[in-house]
Amino acid sequence: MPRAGLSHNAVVRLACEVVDAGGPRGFTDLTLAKVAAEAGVAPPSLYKHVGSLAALRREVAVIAVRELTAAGTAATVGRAGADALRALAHAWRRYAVEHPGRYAATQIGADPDDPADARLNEAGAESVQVVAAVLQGFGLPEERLIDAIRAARSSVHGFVTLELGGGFRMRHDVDQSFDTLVTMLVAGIEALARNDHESSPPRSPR
Amino acid sequence: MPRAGLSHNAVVRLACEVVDAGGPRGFTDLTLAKVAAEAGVAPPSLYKHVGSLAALRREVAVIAVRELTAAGTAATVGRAGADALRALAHAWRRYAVEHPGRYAATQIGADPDDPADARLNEAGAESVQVVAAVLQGFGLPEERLIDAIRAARSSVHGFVTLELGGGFRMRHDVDQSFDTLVTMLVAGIEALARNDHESSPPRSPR
DNA sequence: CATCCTGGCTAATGCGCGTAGCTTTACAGC
DNA sequence: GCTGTAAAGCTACGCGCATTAGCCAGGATG
Repeated sequence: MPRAGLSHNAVVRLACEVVDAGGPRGFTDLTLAKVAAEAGVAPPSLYKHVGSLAALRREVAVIAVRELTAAGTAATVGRAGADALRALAHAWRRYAVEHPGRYAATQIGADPDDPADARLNEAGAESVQVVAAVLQGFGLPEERLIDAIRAARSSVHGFVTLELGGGFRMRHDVDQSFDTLVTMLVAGIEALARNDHESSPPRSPR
Repeated sequence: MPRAGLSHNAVVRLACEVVDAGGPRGFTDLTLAKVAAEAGVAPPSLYKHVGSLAALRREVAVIAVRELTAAGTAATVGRAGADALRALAHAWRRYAVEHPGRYAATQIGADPDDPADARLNEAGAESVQVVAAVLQGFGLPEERLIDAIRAARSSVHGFVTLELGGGFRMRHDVDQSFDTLVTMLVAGIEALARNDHESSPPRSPR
């Protein structure tokens, strides 16, 4: 009986491959049976390396979120302001398009209070931190920063989700649509920074 | 042996209730067993009224998409331009927040070529048509209209998806963030209508 | 009254997760 | 080199769910 020589990390790596191979549905369709088949091992054997399917999913999610964060930071080093935001948005989408399954993994909802989700929560916070850092450069008032972060995440995430889900049916260049979205986003955040500097204390909405 | 008096529509209605009862995960967690329990019937009996779980899901999705469309049209009657877009966005989000499970159902990807998805495809097209109709009022150039539609859908869909998925952790008013997003969206589309006769937006680097 | 369709049922299959408990491998220590 | 032990595999099993097959009641229709 030859040993497969598995390990915790090896199993997680295989799971990532299975997820990648499954396209946008890859994460939802992730199954211990598939990972076991990939590893050339019987399904129960995986429990020697991983607590459960849910735990494995979490691991994959953590990896995916970290990769997404890394892609974002890599794309924004040495850039600032609109330039950085544009690069971040494109890097984000690029990752999602190249790894649809893993991107889907990042959509998993983590319970802020569940210790099992601690690493995932932390990874998520770091990911948002990248967006926050880029938006810092726009000189937004403190309380608008969060609105801006949410707007940026929403726009890009929504676009990518719809794109991957086949939501864009029209015969029209998707890249161009994304460019337009990013342009709108940048303009919107710049406007937010302008409009809100002046009427900051009294809060008079023009 | 008393009869339950089921019918195709009755089963679908029950499925909708199950989905509603399950919160944001309601659609994913939809199961024939639950519907059968709700109907007071053994699971296999459902097959007399419904082809499969997948088919039932599709039915629920069609209903959800149509309801979303109806909410959008109802909110925009008698309005135009920015006013209409704002109302549409808020109606969209309201539906999602009030029916998280059904909204999740609308995210299902329909195969444009699969005849089984025909009604779902049609419903989706009608839904997009509402957005298109509202954006017509902005006087955008023809080829920018699709970009604008995609941007609007992306922003709002992304926001509610993150909101429902617990993606907004900061202690900051979510309603206000959404207002800000909508304001940015409206401004962005107005800007698109104004300065977009001159040139296309710059292509993204890389 | 006989018939037949309809809508329920039970039984059984297949698949996936997860548990229990056995076996063998690889390595540490002697 | 020998042996003991923990780790890493296995098979067998139980559970829940979808789905198929085939049985049965019961009410409408002739």
